[in-house]
Amino acid sequence: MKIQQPRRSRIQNKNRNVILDAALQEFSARGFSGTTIDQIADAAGLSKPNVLYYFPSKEAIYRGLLVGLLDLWLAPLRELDAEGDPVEQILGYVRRKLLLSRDYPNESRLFASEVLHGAPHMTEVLSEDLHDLVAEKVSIIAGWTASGRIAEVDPHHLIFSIWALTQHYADFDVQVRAVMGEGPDPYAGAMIFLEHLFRRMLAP
Amino acid sequence: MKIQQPRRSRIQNKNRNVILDAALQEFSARGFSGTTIDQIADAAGLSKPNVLYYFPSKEAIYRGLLVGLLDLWLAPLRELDAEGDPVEQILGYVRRKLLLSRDYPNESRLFASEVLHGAPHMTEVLSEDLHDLVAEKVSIIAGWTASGRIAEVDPHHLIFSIWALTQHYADFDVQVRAVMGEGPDPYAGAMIFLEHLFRRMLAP
DNA sequence: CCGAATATTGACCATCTGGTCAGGATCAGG
DNA sequence: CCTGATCCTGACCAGATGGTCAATATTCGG
Repeated sequence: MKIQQPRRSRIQNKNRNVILDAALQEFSARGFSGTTIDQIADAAGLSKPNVLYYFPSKEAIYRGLLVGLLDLWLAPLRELDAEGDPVEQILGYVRRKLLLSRDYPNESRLFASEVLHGAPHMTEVLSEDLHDLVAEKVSIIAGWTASGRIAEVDPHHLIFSIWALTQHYADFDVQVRAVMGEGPDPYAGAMIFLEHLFRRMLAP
Repeated sequence: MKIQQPRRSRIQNKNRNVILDAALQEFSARGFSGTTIDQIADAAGLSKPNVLYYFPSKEAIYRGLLVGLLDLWLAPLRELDAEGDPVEQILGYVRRKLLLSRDYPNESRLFASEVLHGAPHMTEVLSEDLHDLVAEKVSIIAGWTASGRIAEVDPHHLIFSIWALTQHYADFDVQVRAVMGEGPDPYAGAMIFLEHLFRRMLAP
């Protein structure tokens, strides 16, 4: 059964995307409640009623953003391959996730803000899609620890550590910059640090 | 030179604290913009005008919270002692920070939310107090790596990793619970995991 | 126990904000 | 080039929200 997809004209597609881009910028900077439809409209170069012509409500824009970005967000974990070399697979995941934080910091902050406030718009997604995906990858990692190919670590906490360590640089960007002062891009140093960390931690 | 401290009656002290407690609960759950003075007043068991009798504005409550909690938040890092055993000192810091996340999750989320949205109310605190404190501890750790007492890791990223790994469990609590399902307290497993991680990473 | 200082409140106000609507502009197909 | 569908807008509305104020209640020192 196919879900009814509304036909969209060229102009509709363009403007919907313009709005979503603007909304991402505003929501990620100020949060859901801190953002007004007027701000989104301004950032998108449209009038407020026009924005509401494309989306029925502010909440609809927000939800549209979240679901539209979910695949992007989960893709790096999906690629984790049971057949590959364990350490390289995990390091590859770390690398992909760190690059995602570097290249999509607004998306990172959007999800962070949502989860931080209890994920009121994604509870089902978290406990279904994310839960299942993680469960699948956890069993792969558990296989690796059981066979002694990597050190004995709790797979759940291993995954949490990858999320925490990589997203930190995007989510708490201002803090990182305030502490390190004006200097080179933190991501280069971060990658070196994380490679050292995970190689050491995972060595059998 | 002493800053003029207003004399506070017993009742003032009590109600100011009641308000700050209620505000912490509300702000940490819904963010600054998502929280109304009425919600704070209700949670505090006071009327809205009465809340505004003790604090001149919603923003004043928020700032009062942040500055009041700053010491609590930085205390674990302050205790890091150049004279102690390096690995034990760092592990001690990790432990204290993890317990702080477990016992003060609302405080953690309050700071996380503030930093996430660009720290509009704490920029100077970040780039002065926090920057200086971290700089001091970074030089201690740099001494340890230079003398070969711990592995060569970038001290800044080491501190970031401690922040990220410990605060993750408080800040993204719903996600952690959604992924792990109903089970035992995640903090026990987290402490075991983090001890393994940091011992391995830091071994000379 | 009294009067002054301190607390508390209901009523109120100005502004902001999400959302609506009727009508006008623009576009696409015939 | 005509017509219907799509797109866009100014004006508007209702409710929420931060904050004020005059008046009342309570507390506290003497």
